Amino acid sequence: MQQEKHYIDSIYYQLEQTAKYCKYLGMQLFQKLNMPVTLDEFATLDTIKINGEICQRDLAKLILKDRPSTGRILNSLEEKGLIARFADMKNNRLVRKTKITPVGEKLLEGTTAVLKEYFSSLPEILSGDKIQELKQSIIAFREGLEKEVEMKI
Amino acid sequence: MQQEKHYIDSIYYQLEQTAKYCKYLGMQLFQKLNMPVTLDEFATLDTIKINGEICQRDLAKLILKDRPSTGRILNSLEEKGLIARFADMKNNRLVRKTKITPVGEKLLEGTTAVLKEYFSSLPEILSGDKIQELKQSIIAFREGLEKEVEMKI
DNA sequence: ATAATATTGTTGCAAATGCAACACATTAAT
DNA sequence: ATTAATGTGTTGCATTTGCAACAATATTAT
Repeated sequence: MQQEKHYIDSIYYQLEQTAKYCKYLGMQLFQKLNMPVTLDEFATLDTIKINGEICQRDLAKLILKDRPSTGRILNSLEEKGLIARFADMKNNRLVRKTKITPVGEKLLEGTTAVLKEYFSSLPEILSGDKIQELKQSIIAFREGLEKEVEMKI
Repeated sequence: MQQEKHYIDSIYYQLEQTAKYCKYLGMQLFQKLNMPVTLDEFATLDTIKINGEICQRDLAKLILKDRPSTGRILNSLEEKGLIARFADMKNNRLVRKTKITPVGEKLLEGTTAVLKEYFSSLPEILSGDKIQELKQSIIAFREGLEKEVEMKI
């Protein structure tokens, strides 16, 4: 909403619409390939892999879902044997932490490889340099937004 | 998923997460100011204003919602007197077209002004030039994606 | 010491969402 | 001329989602 006359021309709306395509593309692929996890579960598993042993609420803040939804995703991942939950302390407080299992690691690697191959099979939308630049800008934009938005998670 | 090891570092996931902040920011504002329409309704009204008399399915393709959801939004906008619906022909076929009413125009202008003022009150996240560049890249990326994704609307 | 506040995770319910199926009309196929 | 296929909008339902409330515990205030 800089000099635009219309909200739908703003970067906020354009971002949302573009993200819908991304989500759609990913979910279609996960269904088509009959993946054993959903796209959300996969992203959560990836987040756990990167951030190590992490409590449920901190995870919720990373995947930007509320606590009940995060709990439900973890229930599903646990049932599938991809993560393990254990009690631990954080600031003198009892929390349920989460870590990825060997089975989970295996699935994460395999699925990541499949995704990477699929995306590289798509026609190149923007050049590698352009994509990197775009990604950096988006991350900067997001970090700016984070300061303005109260996410109440 | 170019050279990244992790999906959550990909532009696809980063776009989705950033869009969540945008949506959250907008919805919080609409609630705080007790707007007479929701953010989705506002965006739809804006789309109708720009695209003129348009049938329901074409509108659905623009706002990226399915036909039932689009119909529901239009019902609400119609009840509030912001749009009018009328029967018309398109390719020899009877369709319900939609146009914005004077009341709708007024509300659109007022709300757009409020939004613009609010967004300009935020601390500048990226410079104007950077934002323009980012927006152009996002639109280019989106147009590339559109060719790959079957949206079945 | 008691009460108020804060943190974490879960439960339950209400609202939103998506999707298949339907009704209706038009065009195309055999 | 029937049948099949396509396009449009609506209805109904099942799934998802978000949010408030709760239970349990720890910290802080009065």
